[in-house]
Amino acid sequence: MVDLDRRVRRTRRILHEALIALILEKGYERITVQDILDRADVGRSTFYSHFRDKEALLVASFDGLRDELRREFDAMRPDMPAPDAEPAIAVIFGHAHRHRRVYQALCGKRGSEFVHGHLHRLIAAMMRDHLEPHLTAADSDLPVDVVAEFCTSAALGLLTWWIGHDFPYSPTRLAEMYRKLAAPGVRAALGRAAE
Amino acid sequence: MVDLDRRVRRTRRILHEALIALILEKGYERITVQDILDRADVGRSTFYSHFRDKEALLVASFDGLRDELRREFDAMRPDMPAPDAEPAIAVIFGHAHRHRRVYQALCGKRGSEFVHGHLHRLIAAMMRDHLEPHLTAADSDLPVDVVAEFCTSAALGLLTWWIGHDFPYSPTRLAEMYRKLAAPGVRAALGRAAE
DNA sequence: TCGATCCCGAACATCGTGTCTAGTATTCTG
DNA sequence: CAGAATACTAGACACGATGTTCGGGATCGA
Repeated sequence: MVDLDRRVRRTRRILHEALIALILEKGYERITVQDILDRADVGRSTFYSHFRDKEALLVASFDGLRDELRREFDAMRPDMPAPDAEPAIAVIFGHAHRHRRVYQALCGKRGSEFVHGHLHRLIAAMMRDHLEPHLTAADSDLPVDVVAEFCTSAALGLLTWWIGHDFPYSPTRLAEMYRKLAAPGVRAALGRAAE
Repeated sequence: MVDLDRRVRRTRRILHEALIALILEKGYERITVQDILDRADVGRSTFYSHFRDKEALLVASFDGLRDELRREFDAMRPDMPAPDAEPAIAVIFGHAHRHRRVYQALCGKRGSEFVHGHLHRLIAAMMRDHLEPHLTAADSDLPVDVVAEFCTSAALGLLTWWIGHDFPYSPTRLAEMYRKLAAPGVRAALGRAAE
């Protein structure tokens, strides 16, 4: 599976591109396998020899992005002092901006609930790990899960809004707005006065 | 349409109940019309004489809840002084708690993206209308849309998390947590120091 | 009891899915 | 270059779900 034939890689790439294009045109739900086949000019049996179904293709498309995002997280992980996880969120916004087209397809309004869910879980887990030590240290009365869910939903909400409105601000500006809105609440949850 | 036959009302009610039960069991997407028919013990043609398709039934189920929620909003609208819209969010949480089962089906993990979207739009519009005067008065550097989206996503995120975890806190406690997390940021956006 | 309205069951055409088979093109290897 | 291995193609197929239609039976109001 590692040393794939060049043809295989080409076919898969063509299928991914067809999927992205079609999602942008008519939304994931309304796409049929036949649509993908026609667009990619690939035979039916070829498709099913690569992917179990439409969703498997989506997952594969998403996996690439997700792994790249994870690597960017890990590269930054060691030094994230702020209690609000703004740097991490900034990474996501930057990543989304660099892959505008794909994000627009996968995470936009026409994307699938599946991708939203996975991205949500990914960020939420990261957020929880990050917040946990801070909150226990400060002996907060707010449960970690609630704070993490709050920050995650807010960040992802901004992200999808941003995507849906065609990226009206720069990634750093959006991250700054996120920080302005989220940080005071998180600090308050830590029991400290706002700086 | 207003003066419906008793039988008609009964049939529709049975269909709604079957839908809710089935969503809780296997999730909206995986339900087939035949499933609903079997569960409700209703004929195929009867179903299609009432609803265009599966989604129309879902919409009808959601509409009732939505109207009720809107009325509760309007009843409270006149006096909402706080810049954060915490009272309105508390109304939602209370409403969800009173209709646990239905919310669990429609807004939970097994619900449909459709309902999420509509609820999101509903809250976002409310939030925007509420925030607009405050933000322009304070001459904030944050756009209304961004702040509204932030608050809406955070509130809905907490809501679905809460539903998905079987309502671990009281509605008022959850609303209080929301306020603690959201209010400082909104106040900061208004340029005032946190109190 | 009559007529209107609603509901039922069954049949039907249509569409999308996923499988399979036989055959063609490309690449790798000796 | 010959032959094997590996991708891909085209088409047919069974299956399941959708939404429509129709004749007949049940239930209600007058």
